[in-house]
Amino acid sequence: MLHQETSQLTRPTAQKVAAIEAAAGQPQPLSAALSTAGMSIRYARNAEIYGEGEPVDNVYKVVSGAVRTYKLLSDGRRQIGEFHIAGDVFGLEVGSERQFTAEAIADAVVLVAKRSSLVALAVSDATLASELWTHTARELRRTQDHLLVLGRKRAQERVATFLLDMAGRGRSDIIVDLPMSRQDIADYLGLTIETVSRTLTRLEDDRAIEIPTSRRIVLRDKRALGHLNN
Amino acid sequence: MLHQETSQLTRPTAQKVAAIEAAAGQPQPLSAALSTAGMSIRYARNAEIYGEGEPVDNVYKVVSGAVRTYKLLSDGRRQIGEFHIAGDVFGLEVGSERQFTAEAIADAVVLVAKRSSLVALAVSDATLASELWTHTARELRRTQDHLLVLGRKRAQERVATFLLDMAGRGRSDIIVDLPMSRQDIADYLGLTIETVSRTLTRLEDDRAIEIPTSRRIVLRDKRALGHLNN
DNA sequence: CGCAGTCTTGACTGGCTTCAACGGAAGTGG
DNA sequence: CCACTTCCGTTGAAGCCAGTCAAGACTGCG
Repeated sequence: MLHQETSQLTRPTAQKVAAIEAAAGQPQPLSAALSTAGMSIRYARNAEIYGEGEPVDNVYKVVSGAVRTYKLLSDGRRQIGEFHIAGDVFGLEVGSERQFTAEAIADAVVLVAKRSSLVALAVSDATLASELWTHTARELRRTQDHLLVLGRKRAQERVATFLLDMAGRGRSDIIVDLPMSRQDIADYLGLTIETVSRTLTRLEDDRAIEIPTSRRIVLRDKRALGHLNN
Repeated sequence: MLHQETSQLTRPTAQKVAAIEAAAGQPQPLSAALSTAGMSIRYARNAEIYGEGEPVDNVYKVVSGAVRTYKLLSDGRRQIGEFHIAGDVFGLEVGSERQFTAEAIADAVVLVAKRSSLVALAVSDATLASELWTHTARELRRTQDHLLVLGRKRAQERVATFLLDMAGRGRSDIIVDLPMSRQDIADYLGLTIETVSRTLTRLEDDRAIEIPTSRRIVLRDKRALGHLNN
């Protein structure tokens, strides 16, 4: 794995902050705290943001670009736990050690705040405290849903679930622009790159999707996909 | 699925409460709150404790017996998310709807408390508040570890991981007494019952474990299992 | 003792992986 | 701006791990 870490620190401008909050729908204590207390850092594609086993210092929010978190087995098999896109908070952990490695998928700008600052703020701000818990709970829910995907779904169902999920997170719910490679998708879905590719082709042949470019998927028949999604 | 729900309500005796706290190692706010505020309920084997989609009212703690939580696909495929044994708190969710169904694996006694009571207590008890968050975070970590198992490990590795995990939770770290059936293990590990059975036989043939009875596994060579665990 | 549920084992199948080759897009340097 | 290189994605062929189907053994309970 290649870690070409070129980072560049800047104070977030008021303009940026406003844009972020607009993107989040409404100003929230956690987002607000990150925007106020945080620095903005830029990571190059494939740069490591933090590594598994490292101490947990910071909490992050994606401003632009995308981030993957993953675990490795000793022989190199990789399981991606989550993809984080613009607006997502990630790296919020309760323990002292990182459970995942986080890397930028594409060039990414993230806001960074010290976890200790957030926790300190939470003492006097009950809303923030509850939001920290809620964020962890939401992450748990997503992970639990993913368990079902990895444990019991077939390749087609996994890909369909993935596409519908991505559609629900992007700006359009029909056109999905994928920031990640086929290999990333494979490692997220517990498949191989070949199976992901073949499955997408198959879904296109079945008129469920269109693939104008490899990184863009148009959901042509969401009902069919939803049926696969169970 | 059979739901023979025979439940019996009783006030927890001081004796019981003390025993539970002793089992937990040390008195903790969450446990204490459950013990104080909670009722004790008995569920028969296979009885449903709560169902997916139901409103979240209660939080539970296993006194004796064991509990499984799971999701179903429309065609009956089942993914077990977690097994809960004596001392475990379960059913603590942040949202309004249950994400899993919970059932007693064997006859089980659980303490029950209203979530609203706990949350109310947490307002004035910062330790409890932090413990609620920590509990969710710990559950998240276990689920993330399980993701790697389901996404990237082979049958042998899955079973080895499972056995080592169970050994770490029981009273003996060598003798594992399984409260659950092979089918439950299969649905937890994303395998079939036949594969679980065959894999256990294989591990016994390889002198890594012994199977004196089908529900008791003796870990004979933890290093070998650990190697499979990666 | 008989029955039902659970577990094991065998034979075969199949879905996904592995191995391999190729085509195309994107980035780089001359 | 084009040739070169590298990365990425697709497709094909073959193999294998786990699933499916089936039968039988074991266990506990009425």
